[in-house]
Amino acid sequence: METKNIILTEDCLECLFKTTCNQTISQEDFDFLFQSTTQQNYKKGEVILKQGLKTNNLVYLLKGIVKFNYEDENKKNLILTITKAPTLLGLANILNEDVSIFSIVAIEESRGCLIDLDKLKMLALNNRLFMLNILKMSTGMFRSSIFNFISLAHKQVNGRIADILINLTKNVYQNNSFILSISRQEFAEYAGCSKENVIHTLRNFDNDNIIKISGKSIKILNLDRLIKISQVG
Amino acid sequence: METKNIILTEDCLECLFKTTCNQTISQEDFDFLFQSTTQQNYKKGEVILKQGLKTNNLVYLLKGIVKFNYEDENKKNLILTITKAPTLLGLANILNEDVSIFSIVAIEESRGCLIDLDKLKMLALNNRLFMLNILKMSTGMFRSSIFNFISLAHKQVNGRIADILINLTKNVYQNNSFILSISRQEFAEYAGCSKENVIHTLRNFDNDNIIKISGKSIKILNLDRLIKISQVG
DNA sequence: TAAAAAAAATGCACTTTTTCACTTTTTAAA
DNA sequence: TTTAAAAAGTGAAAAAGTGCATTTTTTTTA
Repeated sequence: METKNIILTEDCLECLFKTTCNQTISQEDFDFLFQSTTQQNYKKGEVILKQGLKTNNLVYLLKGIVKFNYEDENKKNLILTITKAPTLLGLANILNEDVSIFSIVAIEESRGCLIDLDKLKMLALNNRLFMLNILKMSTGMFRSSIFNFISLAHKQVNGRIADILINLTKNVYQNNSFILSISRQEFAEYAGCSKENVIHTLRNFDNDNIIKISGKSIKILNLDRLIKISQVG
Repeated sequence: METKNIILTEDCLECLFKTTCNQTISQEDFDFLFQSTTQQNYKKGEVILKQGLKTNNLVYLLKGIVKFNYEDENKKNLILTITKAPTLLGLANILNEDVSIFSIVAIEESRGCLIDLDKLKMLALNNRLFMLNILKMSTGMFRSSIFNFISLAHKQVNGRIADILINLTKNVYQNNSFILSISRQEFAEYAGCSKENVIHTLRNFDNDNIIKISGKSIKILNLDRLIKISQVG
């Protein structure tokens, strides 16, 4: 049986190094960062980063699917986005020293690599290209979140739900058929509407042969029409 | 009469240098950046950065108020946010080489300082603290935009309009009384609802003595109730 | 400064969405 | 494996929001 360390190294060479920091970080710098990282498994529902708490690390998600969850003054949950591995979580907190403004919660069995924020910052200060890379990821994340924002803020429920289905198919599950990792209630928290509205709208899409639903299992039958619904709003 | 250059220098020492890059950029570096900047006046309605075009500069807004405007596939305009000087515009484009995803348009007589993006990048690469500062601004902007996003995506029109009024009072005009720089139609594009709904809601707030409206002139009479309306959504 | 154009306001019919009370189905636990 | 609890689903009434026609007011410009 291999030791834990060897598994870690392989994973990291495969993921963080190759995909995220590629070519901007030397092996020794990477090893420096790597020494302080620990891997962590998360069960469905487990909190990875908690809203309101100061965090000392980024989490490089190796495996799994997570939701960004904001809990408002009235304890109402709102899902900001759903995203899958591999991805770097906690970028928004990287320099603003105050607390995290939302929680990140696993909605599928996940595994993440905790990266010490202080060491990462130290490294970034000494490695311009690496820092540039992080800056790029940060602004890139901002840019992509704007479209999500536009959908939710300026479309009706049909269009919002269509957008969510498109995002799940194209980016999260990357498959026309998938088993939904969230409840109808959570879907409603994502779409910004009531759960009944989600149920009715999904049912309508099913009746119109745009999707086929059976419990948590969803199959996209007609992506083009979904895109059209998204466009008319 | 003073020369234009002297005026420029004074402005910049006052604004960009002191407020944004403070302590992270040397006088000579600043002068290097400054040599390539030009100042520009914008009339109400003039476009500062255009959606869909590649931009070669950031704009440091010295004076005025601007809207971030997104035009969708159906030519419908959506206002993402409204912000006032002094502020740095175009951060979202700083590293992602592709085109700007929204326009920035003056809604009041404004003045901006065009900063060459290549020179700024060169400078950032040679000055870690300066780059850190820009990274900080970028993530800070992202963080603050999330609350706007939450309001629009997950509240009803009452709450959204309350949020917009609160933002205008606290951050944009920084006064309980102000002359609105946007039309009811634009207000609707910001709130994500119909212009009739804006008119009715503002009228209701007026009837309830929460605000006093008279054309474009708005006075906030009861900020606490507005905050309460924002909270219940 | 008068005429034309644009913006604001109004009321109403219509559509969308929420809320609620309830039933059915699925999941978890004793 | 039965029971309890949670989630999903239903339909209808109430509330919220839109779109349109029309009038009034404000702004622009000739």
